[in-house]
Amino acid sequence: MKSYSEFCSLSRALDVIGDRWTMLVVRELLVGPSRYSDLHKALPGIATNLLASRLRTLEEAGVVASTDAPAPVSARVYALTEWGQKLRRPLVELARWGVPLMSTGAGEDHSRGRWLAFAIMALFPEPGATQESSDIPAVTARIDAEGDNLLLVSDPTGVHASMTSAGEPAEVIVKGSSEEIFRTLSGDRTEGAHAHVTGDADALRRFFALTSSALTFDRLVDRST
Amino acid sequence: MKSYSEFCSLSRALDVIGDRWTMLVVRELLVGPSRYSDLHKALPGIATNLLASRLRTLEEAGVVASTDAPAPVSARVYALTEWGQKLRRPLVELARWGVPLMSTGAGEDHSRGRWLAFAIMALFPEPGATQESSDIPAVTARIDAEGDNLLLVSDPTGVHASMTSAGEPAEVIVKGSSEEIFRTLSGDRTEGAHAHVTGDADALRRFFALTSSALTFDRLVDRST
DNA sequence: CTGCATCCGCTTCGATACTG
DNA sequence: CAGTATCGAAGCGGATGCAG
Repeated sequence: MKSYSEFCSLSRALDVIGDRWTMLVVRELLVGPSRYSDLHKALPGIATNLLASRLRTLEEAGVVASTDAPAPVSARVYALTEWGQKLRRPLVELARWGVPLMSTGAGEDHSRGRWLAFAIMALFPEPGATQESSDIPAVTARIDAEGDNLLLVSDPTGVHASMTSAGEPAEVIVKGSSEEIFRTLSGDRTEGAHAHVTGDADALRRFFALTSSALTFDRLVDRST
Repeated sequence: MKSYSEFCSLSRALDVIGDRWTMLVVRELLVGPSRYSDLHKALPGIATNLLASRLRTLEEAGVVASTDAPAPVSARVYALTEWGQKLRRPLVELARWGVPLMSTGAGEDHSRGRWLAFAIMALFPEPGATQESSDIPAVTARIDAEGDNLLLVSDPTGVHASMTSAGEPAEVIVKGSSEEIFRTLSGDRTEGAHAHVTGDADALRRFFALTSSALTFDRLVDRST
């Protein structure tokens, strides 16, 4: 992208990550280091030359670093640098702003279970963001969506989600499509199919107290206001 | 821009504001409502048809609203909607991430005094972000740069900056180029010209305590780390 | 003068094909 | 698996025109 050539930190940030696809590449790497082919599968519609170009540019800028994995696997692994990791906050804030746009449902859009990890960061405060003694209940939940498995862990300081393995034990198991799970997590009480949620009574009580709290964060505002 | 067509709130946010120039248009409107020609002057290099197109798209999306000003002035005024105002946090976080990119100085880049308002939001915590009894001193400063006048107001809960008029009284007066003022505000102690700062001894002490605190927020990290 | 629309050369994107 | 090469389509940048 052509530089904006402005002495402004927002412009200069956009000079680095403002290109089409670039922030979504960073989103994928925020979930964890990935190989080229993993990134390509996780970004439906990106042209392969564009992905290569974006990774090269991000690496030159110091946002991404790639390493050749040891002998047996023989693959190049891309990961965020320390500076790149700091993009978590801005991107999560952008995602939080975009939460009202999710209310129209998935429609014909692509869907990935791993994207729910990002949705969870947007729906709830992140660990450390809240002071002690907030009303966030402590609970663990495994989320199974579109073939991906996520582990959600909450405590009074916030909520965290990360990729996990299929059999990971948790107090609550949540299964369904991304759309159903998002509707459940966001505490949506309107019509529409919800995820299938299992667990013992006390764990379920804490889990649904958590989902109800998503609405209290002034995020699901009507865009028309 | 072509939609990413992903069921992800970050993708959907970028479908709305991810186009080239769009976030910079929002940046200008975050400083305050503007007319078309003001926006065009504040965004050096934007093609006039692109600005018109971006404003139209933002209005259709519900981010911007335009109103015809009353009879005498006869001008269309563009302003952010309530939803659009909520972009302040994400864009300031992006600008904060980009602060290390400012250390190379202005060079040949365009410079505007009003952009310093955004830089100040990025350099310091915003009002309400910090708990009481932080070490932020209370001080008011008028910043005169590139023909723009800003009023900086700090108290223990954070720092705020907004456009103001040329003669606005303040405890401290800061004059210089954007680059010099940014260097002064960010507490940069390396070589380079600084802004010209005037005020009484106690006000100056509090002002420089403020600028020193900018360094403590883990923002001016070396990108190579 | 403000607020755009139109035209045109150039760059970037998207899709497919191909290679080490 | 991890990209590069190619080419038509779309978008951008700059200049200009023009209506209210």
